[in-house]
Amino acid sequence: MPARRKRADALRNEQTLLAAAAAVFVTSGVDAPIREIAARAGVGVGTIYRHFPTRADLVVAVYRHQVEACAEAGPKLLADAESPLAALRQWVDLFVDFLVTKHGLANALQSDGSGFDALHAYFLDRLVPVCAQLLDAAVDAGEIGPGTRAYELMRGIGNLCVGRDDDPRYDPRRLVELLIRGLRRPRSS
Amino acid sequence: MPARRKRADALRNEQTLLAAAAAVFVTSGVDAPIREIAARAGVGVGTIYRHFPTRADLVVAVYRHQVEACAEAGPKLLADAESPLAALRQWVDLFVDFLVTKHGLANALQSDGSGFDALHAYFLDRLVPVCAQLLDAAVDAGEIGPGTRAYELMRGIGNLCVGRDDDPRYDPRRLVELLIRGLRRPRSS
DNA sequence: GACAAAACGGAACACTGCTCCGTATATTAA
DNA sequence: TTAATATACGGAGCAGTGTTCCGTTTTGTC
Repeated sequence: MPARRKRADALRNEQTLLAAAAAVFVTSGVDAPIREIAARAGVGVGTIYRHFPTRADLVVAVYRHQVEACAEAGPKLLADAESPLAALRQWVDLFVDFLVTKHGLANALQSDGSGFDALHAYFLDRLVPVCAQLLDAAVDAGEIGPGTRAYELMRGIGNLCVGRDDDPRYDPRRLVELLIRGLRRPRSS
Repeated sequence: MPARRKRADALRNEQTLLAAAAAVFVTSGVDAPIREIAARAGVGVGTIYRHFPTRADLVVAVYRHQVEACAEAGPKLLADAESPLAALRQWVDLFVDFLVTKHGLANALQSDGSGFDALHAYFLDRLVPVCAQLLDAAVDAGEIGPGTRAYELMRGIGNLCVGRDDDPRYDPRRLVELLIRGLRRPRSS
């Protein structure tokens, strides 16, 4: 049982860091140098690593509430929408929104590199079950064919959102829409 | 008018470098350290930079002939296959083959910052017209709906192939297949 | 063989991520 | 209040990148 509670300056710094990281992420993307975030927060790099051992931990902390909102929207949409497929569409739209507005996040999500495993794991643990529920409902309703798994679909969507976001020739949403259409059960035999 | 022709050792080194780079790319991906390629070729890093000022130049040179093969296969498939859509499928399959076997190349295809612009441009110049031809033929044959552009489709496919290739839960081909299915013209109005 | 142009090699610089430990501070007990 | 101790902090320092620069070596020509 921990008798001592967390020190006040540690708590303060954690908040400062989250704010600084959020600010830097919108400016320079989630790949911004750690030193830049440290400077912005007015702390040493050691402090960042103590609070958030990996970069992914920091990213997760910054975006946790938004991921949570996305996860909670799933069942809600399923209850409210016209059909399971409609709910799935709307949910995917939310997910894409989230990915493209945080620039670089989609890249980080697919990165197989050294330190993003935690981010990967967190997203998946939290969102894959939600996506699976929507998918299953649509299958049960006969709107889409079986065989596609939530993990794969989500990673596919994430991948489609990767890349520079200022290219008018490439709109991730159009391709995601194509992917969803490809999910539909064939009309004729 | 350049009186002198290129020196013999320079030509020799260029070939050595291309071979070394090709070998290293399949081992460590296109992001392999320059020093590793230099060591493999038995030259200094300066020599690499002299022959290929940017990493993209090197990558382009190494994969040029494979891209060429893919480009040439387009019209051939269109002539031989049962239908334009079938040809498109087969061509996309070839394209995916190319992307996944050279792991990391898909990353290069979408990479924004580092300097893959040359590779990007080459890919696009060479392959987009081929893809467009197949796409148009399938539209004309009434097999798929209009509105999808070759550039966007190719980038989408490239993005879907991004990521670690040893994960049984994620098979790029399944998702690409979904994407192609999404292209199809709806059967019933 | 002598000479200049071309090419080479790799040390050196700049910029990353990340660790480590001496110093400073907050909390608690006396 | 003061002393003791756990906790947290800062940033120098290490390791691994890409890239440049220039003294040295090789090549081609006369």
